[in-house]
Amino acid sequence: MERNTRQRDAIRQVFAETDRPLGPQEILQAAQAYIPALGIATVYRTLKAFVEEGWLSPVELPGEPQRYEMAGKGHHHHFRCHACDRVYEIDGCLSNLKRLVPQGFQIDRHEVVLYGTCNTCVEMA
Amino acid sequence: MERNTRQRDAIRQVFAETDRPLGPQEILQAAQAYIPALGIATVYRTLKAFVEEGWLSPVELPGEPQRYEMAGKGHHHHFRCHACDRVYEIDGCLSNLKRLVPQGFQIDRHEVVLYGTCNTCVEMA
DNA sequence: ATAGATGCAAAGGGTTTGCACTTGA
DNA sequence: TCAAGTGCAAACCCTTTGCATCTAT
Repeated sequence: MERNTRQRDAIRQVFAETDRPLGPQEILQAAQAYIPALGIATVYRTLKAFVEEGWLSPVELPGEPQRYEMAGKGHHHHFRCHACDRVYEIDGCLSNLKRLVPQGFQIDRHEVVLYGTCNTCVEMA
Repeated sequence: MERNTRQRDAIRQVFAETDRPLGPQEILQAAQAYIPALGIATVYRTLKAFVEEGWLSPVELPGEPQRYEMAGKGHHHHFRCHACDRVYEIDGCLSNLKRLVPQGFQIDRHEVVLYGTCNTCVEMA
């Protein structure tokens, strides 16, 4: 990434306004508030560039399109609400992961995804 | 699922021979040893039917096509070796998941995926 | 006989790419 | 100026679906 364009500013702005992982379509819709003619291809290209630049981190949930969040948040996991489809960040982690793996296995990293209903959707039910 | 066809027998046979989660393409290739003309659409339809029937369970790993394993194994998670790409089953689970989520969130289920090097690949390194 | 299952090919949905036009430096 | 960036549309990949044919019961 070398130039500062209105499109990239708009996408940065969307992440600055929203504190949860976003997918390409969500980003497109939010950023079109600033740049109505913004195209989905630009969103994909910009996301890839931001990840390479280290400003965004990919968030991969099983069986779903990739999402992105601002990098540098430290170790955390995610909660997905299956009522509103939003993904929330969950601070904290589980300690005794190592005891799960068999002898001789080495763990580099882990992912934990919690599924359920978020507080907003619980209240509406 | 109501009929027993050669195609379905072949797919069942593939799972009986292999003790790790398999994806549609892996299943197609392995089952074509028995039914060369087997089509990918039949694989997808049969997998879906086996899941509904309760004979298979889907295994979703972040950022990868869905895999399937034989059902009835009890609660467990998965370990993915990034040297050989195999996925292993990990028995046991983590307690205290509930303490991670904020007030008012309800957890229905969770996924844990461990990434690292399996014992076979550790020895080869 | 006949409804369920199959195979092919076409259609979908999400992501990537080619190319001419636009724009930031 | 002029290469990086953009928008559109076509291309891709994986998965699903329509439909004529086949087959297990």
